[in-house]
Amino acid sequence: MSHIAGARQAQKQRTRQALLDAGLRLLEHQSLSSLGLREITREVGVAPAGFYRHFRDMSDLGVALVSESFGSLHAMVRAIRGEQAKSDEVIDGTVAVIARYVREHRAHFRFIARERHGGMQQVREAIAAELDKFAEELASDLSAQPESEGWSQEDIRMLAGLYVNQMVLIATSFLEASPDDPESEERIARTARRQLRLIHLGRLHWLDG
Amino acid sequence: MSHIAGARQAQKQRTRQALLDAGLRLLEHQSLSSLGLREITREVGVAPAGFYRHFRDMSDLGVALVSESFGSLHAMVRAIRGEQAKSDEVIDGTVAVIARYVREHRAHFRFIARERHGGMQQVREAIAAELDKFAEELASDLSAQPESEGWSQEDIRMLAGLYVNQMVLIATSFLEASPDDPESEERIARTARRQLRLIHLGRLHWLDG
DNA sequence: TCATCCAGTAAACAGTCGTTCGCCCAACCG
DNA sequence: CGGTTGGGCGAACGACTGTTTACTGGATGA
Repeated sequence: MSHIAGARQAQKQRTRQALLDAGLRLLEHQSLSSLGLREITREVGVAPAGFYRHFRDMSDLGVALVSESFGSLHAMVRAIRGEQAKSDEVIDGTVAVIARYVREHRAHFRFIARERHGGMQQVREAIAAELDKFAEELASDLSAQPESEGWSQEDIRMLAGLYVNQMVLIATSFLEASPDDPESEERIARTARRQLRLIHLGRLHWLDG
Repeated sequence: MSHIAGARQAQKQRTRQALLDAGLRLLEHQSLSSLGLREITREVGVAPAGFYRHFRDMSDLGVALVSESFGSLHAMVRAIRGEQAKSDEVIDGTVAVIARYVREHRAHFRFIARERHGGMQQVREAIAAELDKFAEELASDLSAQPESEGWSQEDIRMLAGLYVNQMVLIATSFLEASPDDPESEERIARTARRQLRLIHLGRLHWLDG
């Protein structure tokens, strides 16, 4: 196996992680395509040439950050799935979980929001692929619910996409709220709950006509 | 008046516009924060120092591009308002208008999508302000419709925000479709129409419970 | 007509950048 | 133990960056 770290590979992974952490930290106020290789190595305290021992270039590091970020996000999804109840409670719980995870993984979410439509193609594609996988998982969850009886696969996929986009949107709204203003956060949560409820109502009446 | 161009000011505005156009062209494959001042002046055929006769710095040019872009967008909104009919026709028309405007103003929409959460604060704020103004106008439109009877101002504003976000999302989806693939474009339009219809259904049943 | 203005210029400034090249030396394996 | 591996280093490379300076010359207005 390759992951049973000898003291050798362990140190390598430690500096690799340090590079990722420094990158994420520096990305708080700029975007990936304007972030310099030297900027990162300087922050870590490593010679510029050392960077190449871990990443081919900056977009390579960007793709690695995408994986890391979606680790957090999948943990969030599992937390949402965990709380099973009916409609209103699920919605309230969902918004609360999003708020909590954004608070605890601010840098990761900001990175995803910023680079989702950002300047580096490889990173954009990596994010799109992860979001797509996410929507697919959600779709299979949704199709198991009684509300989805009589729905076509395509419509379920459409609804899953709507939910995923909405959740990303809610998360980025929380990001834009001032970090230490619980009032603005509550205002955003209030709007987010209503929007999710409206979508839920639409779902319940999809097959009416 | 300042806008009755003498041959003097006319030429100034022409190179200013040339700088904006070159900027927008170069932003097709990168983001604003990685775009260099010299890159733009080189493209236009102007000395680097000349840039400062028109913009304080790159974020200043970015804000100007935001205004220019939302000129296109407001034209689009007027086109949507123009076509009045009921529910399904409105939705089909809306999606068609978005598709057309994205096709005709690709660079502007890509710029907005990319910089909405991008690296430069001033530009982000300018975009947020424009989108907010947009949502406010839409809210006042919505409140004049019979479907909004009995709705609180806050809920109407919530719905308007949902629509605006959805329209931006639809536009960026079109952007990501290959430019000359009418089939993928139709697939996206199909999904977009259903998502808007589901939201519309939710709207109709908002006051049920 | 003549003095004034000002968009655009050329040159130089002090930096920064990504990338390549040997080299070193501690961890590793037989 | 001795030979090999490979992460990290320091230095140098050419190219590029944003910004300031003093200037030119055509449009401008009295």
